[in-house]
Amino acid sequence: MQSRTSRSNPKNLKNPKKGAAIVKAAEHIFARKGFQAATVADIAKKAKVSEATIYEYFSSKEELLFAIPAETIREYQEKNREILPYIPGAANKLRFLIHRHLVLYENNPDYATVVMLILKGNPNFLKTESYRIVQLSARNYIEVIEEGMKNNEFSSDIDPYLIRAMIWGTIEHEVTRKSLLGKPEGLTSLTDSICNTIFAGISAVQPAAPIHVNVRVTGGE
Amino acid sequence: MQSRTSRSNPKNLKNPKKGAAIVKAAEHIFARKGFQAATVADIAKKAKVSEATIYEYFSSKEELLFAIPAETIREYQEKNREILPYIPGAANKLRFLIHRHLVLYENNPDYATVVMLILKGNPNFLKTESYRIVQLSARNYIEVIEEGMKNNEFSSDIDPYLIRAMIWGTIEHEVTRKSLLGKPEGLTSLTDSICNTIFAGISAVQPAAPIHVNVRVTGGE
Amino acid sequence: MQSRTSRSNPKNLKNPKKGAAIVKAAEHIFARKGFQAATVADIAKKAKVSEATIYEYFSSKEELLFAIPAETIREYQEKNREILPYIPGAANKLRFLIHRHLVLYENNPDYATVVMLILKGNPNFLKTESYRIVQLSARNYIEVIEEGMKNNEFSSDIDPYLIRAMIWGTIEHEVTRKSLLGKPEGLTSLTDSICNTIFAGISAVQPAAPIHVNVRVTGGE
Amino acid sequence: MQSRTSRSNPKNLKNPKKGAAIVKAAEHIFARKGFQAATVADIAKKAKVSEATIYEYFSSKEELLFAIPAETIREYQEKNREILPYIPGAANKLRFLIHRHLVLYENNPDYATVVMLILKGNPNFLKTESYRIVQLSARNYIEVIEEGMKNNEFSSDIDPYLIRAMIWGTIEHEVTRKSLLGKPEGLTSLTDSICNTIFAGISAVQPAAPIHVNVRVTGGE
DNA sequence: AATGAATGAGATTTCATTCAT
DNA sequence: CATGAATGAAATCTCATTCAT
Repeated sequence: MQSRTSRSNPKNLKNPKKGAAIVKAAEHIFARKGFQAATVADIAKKAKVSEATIYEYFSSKEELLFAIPAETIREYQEKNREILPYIPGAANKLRFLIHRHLVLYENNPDYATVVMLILKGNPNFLKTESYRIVQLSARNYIEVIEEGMKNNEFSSDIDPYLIRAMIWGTIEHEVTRKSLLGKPEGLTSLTDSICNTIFAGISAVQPAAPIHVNVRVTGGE
Repeated sequence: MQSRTSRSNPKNLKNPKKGAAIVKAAEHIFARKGFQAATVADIAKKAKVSEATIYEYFSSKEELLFAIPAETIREYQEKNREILPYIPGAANKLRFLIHRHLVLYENNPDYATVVMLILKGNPNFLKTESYRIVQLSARNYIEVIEEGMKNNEFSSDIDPYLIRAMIWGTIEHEVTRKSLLGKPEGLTSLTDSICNTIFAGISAVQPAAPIHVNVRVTGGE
Repeated sequence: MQSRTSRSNPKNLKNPKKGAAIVKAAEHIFARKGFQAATVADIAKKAKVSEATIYEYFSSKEELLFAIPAETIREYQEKNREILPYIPGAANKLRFLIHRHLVLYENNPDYATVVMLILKGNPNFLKTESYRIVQLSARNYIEVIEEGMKNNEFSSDIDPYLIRAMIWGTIEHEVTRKSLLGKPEGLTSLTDSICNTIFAGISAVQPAAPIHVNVRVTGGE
Repeated sequence: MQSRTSRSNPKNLKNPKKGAAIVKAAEHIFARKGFQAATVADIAKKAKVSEATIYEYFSSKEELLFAIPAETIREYQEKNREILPYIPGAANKLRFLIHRHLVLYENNPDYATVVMLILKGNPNFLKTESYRIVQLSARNYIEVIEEGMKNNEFSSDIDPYLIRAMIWGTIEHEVTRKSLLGKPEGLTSLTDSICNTIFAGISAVQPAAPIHVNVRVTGGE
């Protein structure tokens, strides 16, 4: 409704440090209790501020939820865009993206839990600025895959969108499993397996065994 | 000594028809509003029963949520176990499982939405009988993949669990996208693309067309 | 927002007795504490129901406030319309209306306080069904005054709306004073004074003594 | 030992201009939103000061409310006392008071709204210095009416307090109507009608029709 | 003198759930 | 078996107010 000057723009964080602390506390609490079960009081206590202060910084509990990925995802995407050009070859680039993706979640387990168990199921997240960055990040994948198709690293009759869906689906599946069940222990170690499978498929006709040489030399005397 | 059997065991549905109607109504409402925003009153109205009646059949709102997949998943799994033996070859079996998986969600969009957006994020779902059946269904995949490894349809150095994770991840990713964004239009049509990629990988050097060099040097007699 | 069947129509009082008890309690509390300072908890306690029950009957605190005059004003107006035809003469009718008006407030001091100190200042009250009845009641006055103008009981160059405003203003002024200051002790006893003044004015040249005959008999010489 | 004079005595306005601006802003906001719905933040924004500054000038929101009539009512009353002696006749004086009363509200519609819809219903207002001046102003009326009774302009059997109540009630009724409904358009134009009715009543037997018969009988011869 | 920032203190309102009929 | 009615139990969010700078 009508809001005070000081309260009208939650982005105008008076004290960014405090804002970040609140977000961190929220991440922690949400990851453990889920969105509904977590109370603003819980978060306030964890962040060592009053509940009212939280509402000075975020206009609602849901906005606070959506603030969790904002910074993380931005940094992640920026760094990706920065490094990507220096990596030669589409396959290498793809491997890089997958690795970064897994590192992101492995290094931030609370973040991973919040994203996988809470944010992914919230349709309102789609209206979020953070989601827009997720889309940019998805775009990276498409560009890399298309690059690979152009330069003949990848087959030209694949669908980049499906490939990306498979990679993301795999990653999210594993991260979700880890959030819920604690397995697998390490996420980044999946990079190679995922890449290998995506690159080579699972069929037994190994690309490595193509050379059938039957030499029968029947000699002279 | 509980006064009423029905109170103690909500599964002893007095009137299974009505129980099913409630579950169906819940599926509909949960899919549209989400778990929290949906009220028991909403569901009661949709099911044309009183709120109190819902509690005769289900002991809590969450139990009602967990009842949604129960019947569906059981039928699904039973039918899978029934048909699977008649399908020759691991690749064919795998294709069958993926297709069935996608059909399940394509034919039940509300169910799909509830599972993808609500159940997947609820850790309590893991304690559920329905989840146990999900695990059985997952077991199918493993068995089929291992069968393929044994009979040399699939490479012997793959990790069946990772392969399954990739397949499920892909499917869930697409189903979730469809629940949230309405895209892709059809799910079952993904079967072939997924299978092809999983089987053959994406590398340009097709495993099917490697270098077949057949040199037969036949000497003179 | 979306409401349960049982909660959708607050007029469908499940238990009219209880509804009335809540209204009575609200009248009592509002009269003593004012609208804001009164809490729904106060009212619930006084009415011996839970706060939630109040919200089963009335959708908001303000709706509860507006429910206070509803029954009272309706009865009042109905009885007026019923009796009015039996009273001969516009002046008598007017006196009757004024008396009834004062009796209403005198017999219901809490009601009077709520109306004078709370409802009168609430613009939303104007949108209320009760207010519509207030308007009907106001209409009575106009009709009676116009009747008096027609049959020459009242001067034909008065403005019925102003007269009504004067009468209501006077009554409300006195009732408000009584609510705030406890004075005057009795309200109904004002009937005659008000009527007399309205009828005859305050000028010293009494209308009742119009014939001034000055006979001066001056004798001869 | 209070640290700051200004804290202890909010009347010691550091900057009277700013104090007045705050009061004006408050009048504006309160008139539009009502007391509760208006926030100190709203007022601060309108007055272009910070919320904290408002508390430098007024110790509470309610004190700020009560400050609204203070200056206005004082000026009003002083001017009345000043002019009154120069007006000949009680009826003329009364007409003057009524006219001034109406002018006050007509020229200050926000003020009128605040007084009629907010202050009148607030029992705490009675403890206010402003209210004391209102009482003085009321005293004027009594004095004038009693003067009229003494010098036979007014009937000697009227009750001055009732007459004043009628006049004030009428005025307040009309001003309230204007605040709420926007009607009547002009207030001051009511002066004559009110005076006429109060002076002459509404009965058809006009006091203006007395029969002055001067009979002079002159004796014979 | 002025204010940005922080918060204490509640109040309304919502529902899941219970129970008597 | 079904349900109308009642409520316990919170949780979010709002603001007036304070205080350190």
